[in-house]
Amino acid sequence: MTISSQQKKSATEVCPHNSSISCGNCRLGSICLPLALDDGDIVKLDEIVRRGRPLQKGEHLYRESDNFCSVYAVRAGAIKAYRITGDGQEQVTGFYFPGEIIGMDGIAKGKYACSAKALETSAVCEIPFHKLEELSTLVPSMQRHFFQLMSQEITTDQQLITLLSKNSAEERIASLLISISARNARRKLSETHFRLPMSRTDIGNFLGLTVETVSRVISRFNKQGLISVDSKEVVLLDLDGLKETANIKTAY
Amino acid sequence: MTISSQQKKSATEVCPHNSSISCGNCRLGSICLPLALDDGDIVKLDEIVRRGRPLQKGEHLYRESDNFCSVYAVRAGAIKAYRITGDGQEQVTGFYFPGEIIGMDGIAKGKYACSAKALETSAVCEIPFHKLEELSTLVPSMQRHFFQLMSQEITTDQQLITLLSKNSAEERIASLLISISARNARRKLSETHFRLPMSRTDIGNFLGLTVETVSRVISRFNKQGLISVDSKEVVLLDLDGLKETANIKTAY
DNA sequence: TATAAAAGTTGATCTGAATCATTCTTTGTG
DNA sequence: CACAAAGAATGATTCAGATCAACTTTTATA
Repeated sequence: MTISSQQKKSATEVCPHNSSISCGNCRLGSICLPLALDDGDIVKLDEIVRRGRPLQKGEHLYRESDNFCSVYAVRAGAIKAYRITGDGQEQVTGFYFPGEIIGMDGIAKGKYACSAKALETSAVCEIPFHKLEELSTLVPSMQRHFFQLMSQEITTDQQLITLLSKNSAEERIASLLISISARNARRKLSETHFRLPMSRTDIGNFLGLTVETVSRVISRFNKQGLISVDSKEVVLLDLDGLKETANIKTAY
Repeated sequence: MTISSQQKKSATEVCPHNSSISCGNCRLGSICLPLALDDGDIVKLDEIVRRGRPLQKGEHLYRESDNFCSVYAVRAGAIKAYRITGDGQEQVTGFYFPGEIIGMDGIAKGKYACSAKALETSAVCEIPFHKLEELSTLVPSMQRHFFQLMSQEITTDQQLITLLSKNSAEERIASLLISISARNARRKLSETHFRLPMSRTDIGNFLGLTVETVSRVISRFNKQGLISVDSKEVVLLDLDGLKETANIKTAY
């Protein structure tokens, strides 16, 4: 038996309507690329989107310095982006959830600047970039939307810069929890009950903290009644208190 | 006398060929927007670029939450981008030198996410975004180049994230010096002798350090013979040693 | 050119998070 | 199911950089 029952279950969850997936009927349409398009243009988008097989946990979508060909929309699961620093350490640069676009860092140099790895069984829609460029010249709203997506990534990164530069360990971790909560809400999922797809090490790595600090702060939040944690399952018991602890303008 | 002789001098330096500036004859053409265009298309770009009066030191180009209309190419001087955090602190998100584009963070929400302020007498070329969008649908190489510029900003931000997350005060400051040096080289200026247009406070703010730490590290580099500092004038005496101290893959 | 204000330097002390060390828990595999 | 390996929690100690404080230099303005 090479595929466990758990993996089988995940695979079916990942492709719920395998025979008839399209951007037009995707339940993420309202937050993903089709957001900007009218029905006719969604058909054009559908023609260029490729829906590959699911990625197993730990599998790479692409690696740093691979030739850049496509950007990807996460359809299910969670992807982490990371790069290897000069002295061989890993730096997590982002976590990507369904409806979010990954890979735009590759456009500048024609090579991906980060690696992208599945944190759990995931599915992505591949959007070949040269096709997206063509479509963008034909459909101004598509061009506009893609400019906006890239700009959004810039502001998200700048918020992370601020977080790393100015905020304490507690503020950083509270901010991350609020961010995940807000992104769940956007997908019409619970903003208080969710599973963290990434390890404590990944969290620390993303937030510029050690695992030990992450662990300690999460334990403290737990004791203070801000959250309730059971391994990777989290319940945000006091979202307002958490926002106060985060002490930031907006959840990034 | 409201305009000092020094300011007069700066103003003429800033607009050396005031009567006939165009993207076609701009000496920054090889690193700025025209980079992507052939002669015919440069004329089209020229038609949409607006060259305003110079900005005095301390003047704002735009402010956080102003309506987004344009991106700007720095033509002379230096601009800093910053945002105000939830608790009223300033966070410097970038320094922009001639040939670099600022303001792309405003595209996502239709409002600038940062403020932009002149660090010294500066000149910028205003590129109204809706015109740039039109031109991009007509000239695919323009669209491509602008996608690349935004992608470049994303990777630059991610390098800063890594720097803030993983590197010591010495490594951060060495990296900034190397970055400025490399950007000078791109503009055919000295990569070893230059003037820092920003204050020590701005440097610290950008790098997630206090002024005191910046001052101490710069003094230390000076004592070690890596650099020679006289107030804002810097000479990189040992660029290789500095790169070793920076301990990063590439100068960002 | 005088003078106040802003910017920068340097030292002493403190502290939040890193590091080191150990134990406990979860997860995946034969 | 058992057992190894990876992940997570917690305590003790250390340290890089923050904070606080005093002083010097530079810059701007009258």
